[in-house]
Amino acid sequence: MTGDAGTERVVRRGRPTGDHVAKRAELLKAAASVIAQEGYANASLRKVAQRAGCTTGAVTYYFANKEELVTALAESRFDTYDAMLDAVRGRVDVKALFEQWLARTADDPDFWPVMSQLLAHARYEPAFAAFIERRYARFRSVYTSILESGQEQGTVRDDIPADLLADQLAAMGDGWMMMFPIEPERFTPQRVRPLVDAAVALVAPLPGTRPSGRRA
Amino acid sequence: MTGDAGTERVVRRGRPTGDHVAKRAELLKAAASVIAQEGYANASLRKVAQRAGCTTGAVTYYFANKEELVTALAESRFDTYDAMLDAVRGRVDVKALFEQWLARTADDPDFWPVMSQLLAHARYEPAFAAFIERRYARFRSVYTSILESGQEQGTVRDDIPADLLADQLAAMGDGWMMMFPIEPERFTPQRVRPLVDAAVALVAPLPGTRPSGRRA
Amino acid sequence: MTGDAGTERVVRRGRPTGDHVAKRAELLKAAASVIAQEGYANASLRKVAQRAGCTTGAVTYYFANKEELVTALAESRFDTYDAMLDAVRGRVDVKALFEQWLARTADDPDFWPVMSQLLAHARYEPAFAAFIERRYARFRSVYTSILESGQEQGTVRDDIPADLLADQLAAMGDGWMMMFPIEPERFTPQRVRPLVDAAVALVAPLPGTRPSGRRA
Amino acid sequence: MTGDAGTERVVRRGRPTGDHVAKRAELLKAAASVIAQEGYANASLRKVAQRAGCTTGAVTYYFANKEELVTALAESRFDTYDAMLDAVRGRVDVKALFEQWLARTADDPDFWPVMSQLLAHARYEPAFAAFIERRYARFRSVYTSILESGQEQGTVRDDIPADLLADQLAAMGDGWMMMFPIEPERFTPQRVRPLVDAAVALVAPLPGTRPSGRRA
DNA sequence: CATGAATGAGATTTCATTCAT
DNA sequence: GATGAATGAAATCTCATTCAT
Repeated sequence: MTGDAGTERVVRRGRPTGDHVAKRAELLKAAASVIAQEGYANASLRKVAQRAGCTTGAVTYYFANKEELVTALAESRFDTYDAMLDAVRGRVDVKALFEQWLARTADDPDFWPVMSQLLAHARYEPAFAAFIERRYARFRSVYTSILESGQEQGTVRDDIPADLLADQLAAMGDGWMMMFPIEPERFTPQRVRPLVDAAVALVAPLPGTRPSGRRA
Repeated sequence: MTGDAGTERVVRRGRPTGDHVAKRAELLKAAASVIAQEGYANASLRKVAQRAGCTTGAVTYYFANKEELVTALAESRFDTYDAMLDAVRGRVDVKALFEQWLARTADDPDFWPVMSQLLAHARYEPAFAAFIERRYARFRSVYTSILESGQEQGTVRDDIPADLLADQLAAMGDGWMMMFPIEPERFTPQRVRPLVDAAVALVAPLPGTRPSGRRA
Repeated sequence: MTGDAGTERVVRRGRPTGDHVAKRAELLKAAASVIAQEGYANASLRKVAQRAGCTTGAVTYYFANKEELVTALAESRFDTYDAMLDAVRGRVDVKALFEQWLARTADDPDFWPVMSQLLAHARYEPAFAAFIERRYARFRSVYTSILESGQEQGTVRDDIPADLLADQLAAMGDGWMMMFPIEPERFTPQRVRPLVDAAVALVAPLPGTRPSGRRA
Repeated sequence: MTGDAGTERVVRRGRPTGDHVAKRAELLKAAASVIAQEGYANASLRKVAQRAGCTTGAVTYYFANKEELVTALAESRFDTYDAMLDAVRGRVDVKALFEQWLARTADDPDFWPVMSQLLAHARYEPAFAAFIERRYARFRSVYTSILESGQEQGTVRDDIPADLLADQLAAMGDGWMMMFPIEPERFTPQRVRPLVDAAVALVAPLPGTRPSGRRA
């Protein structure tokens, strides 16, 4: 979480850290914008500073180094994603899950492009890989529990274990995330709707099977 | 450093019996290895040269610039993938498709990591994006025709149009490709088998439906 | 080498009381000196940095790139030349014009060599050509107006239109500028005086003509 | 002269050196074309080889190094100019002198641009400067003798020593040569004619003076 | 003879980082 | 606390030159 970094810093007496936190958030937004537009490999602290309208000194003042900036960015993104999952966790609804995904795209068109850039580099950023793995495992467990509930209620096919289904759906999401920036025209709302419907159909209960049955 | 290389081996100038094509292939292999190990963002011509045991000058002798090197690499990778698809195109067999995918991994563990790095940067490499789009469309059309044949033969569910199914499977493949380098332990053979089986089950014909029917 | 510089003087990082404008001027001076001594084709940012006693990084901090540096240099030179022309514009005196030219040489022996190098490359520096053309047109118009006034006052021959005379004098100036660095011994003060006198004689009124007459 | 280099080489027994000489001439033509189009500073042996349709090896085979190539180019250009002067040396005709100049432009539009690039760099090419100085002195002496004859015949003003007049005319020629590539639109035939006429007028005998008189 | 592969130095440029002010 | 000047390393690319074939 971004908060951790804040507690590691020297605690400023009395004065609210609001400014500090706000400035960091501002820089993270600039960083996301740069990564989305130019790609991770072409992103630099200079460009982030320029986009945020401040000097390079400011960036390295608020973030010890590039790694910290990128990690903080990833953290904030995963926090957003977490919050999004919380919203659907209670409802046992696969379709709602996908629609949350799409809602993110509408809110912030950079969200998935940035995520995919961060993920692509996760492996090569040591401070990064472990943390992403941990977060990802959580997502999958949320997916799994939603699908499990669905199986119990008979709204999800139960011939495939929920954790494998979760893996499949997560992979599909990752695949879309990856291709969306490359072929945006394949992901217009009217093309996405049938894709979502098809995904829902894939995990729907099989017609001939008894809805009451758990996977044998 | 090129200096180091000089002390390690006899410096050979002049004109060896150069096989232009072979040397290019050698350099592409080195480039793939660097990208797989260090990531696209950290790959440099220097490192490629070092890995290939030559100077950066030699690299730029064979490839006018970095872009050309990377594009040639992408092309060779897509050619490999194409050949792989040709092998399964005739056989109407979804499982074989997945298994080809896995076979690639066994042959050349760098194959999918490199592919995912290239894809992640496709958007930001203008010379690249169009070409990848074209190739990708071909893959999907092969997937689609395999699935269509499967639907005709009753071995693939026909409640979802073949092109949408193809999109789903392609996205799943992309998602795995992306996560494989990050969490390799999730993709051990014993974990992959059930994943493949589950994917095959997802597209299997629905039990209650008449196998003869085409999608209405 | 930057390393040498490091051992010669204390390495100063951080933020000195920098005067941006002054530092740029300093670098421009260094650039002029390098160009005068080594020629445009052999001038490099490295050499400029060395001459200015800083690293190439510092140079590119003050000038985005080589083109910007060279253009700024040309601009400052043309500004100097402009100021010089302003000093003679009011006085209707062809001889004073030439003498200003010589004064520049005495002030700054690099002035004309640098100018000629810049001009020689103007054509091949796109950011440059247009700007030089514009400035040059101004010079010729100043020459023309001086000569026109001279013709009105009867101190300049009026059988040749002032603008053609201006062109001739400008070309002579350019020719001298070009040859001065190549054969400096032909441009010693004692050789230059008769040259100037001869040039003045060339544009002097023709003896037999009525001084009152304008060109017909 | 280019011939000198040919005699320095090992004399090939029996076989005519025509090929060798022709190949060198071909490369010189390519070099001239590259310099005219890209400027001296951007010219490289590679580009020369490319333009000549051969390999870099060929260039360095026919010319020991870059300096030799450039010097040979300058020599051939000055030879051409010499031949041109020979054509007017006999005729005591200032106008013919200028028209030869223009004829060169029509024959080979690159002639003066290349000359000006070579001259601009003469100073910084040690093997070059002395040789250009020598050649230039010859040109001026030809000019001087033409003007002297003109003074004797009363077709050239004799209030200014012929050698100074020659210097002025040479400088004007250099100035035009320098500006021609930069502002070609100022040197269209219809603009050049009045310029030439004006130059002729400048050196014409003064109206009131006795044509018989030599300079006092 | 002539080629063209390869070198090694150097040019331009970018960049994360440092640190005096 | 915050800035921005400056560094130094590295990256891409260009180039004249060398030399085995």
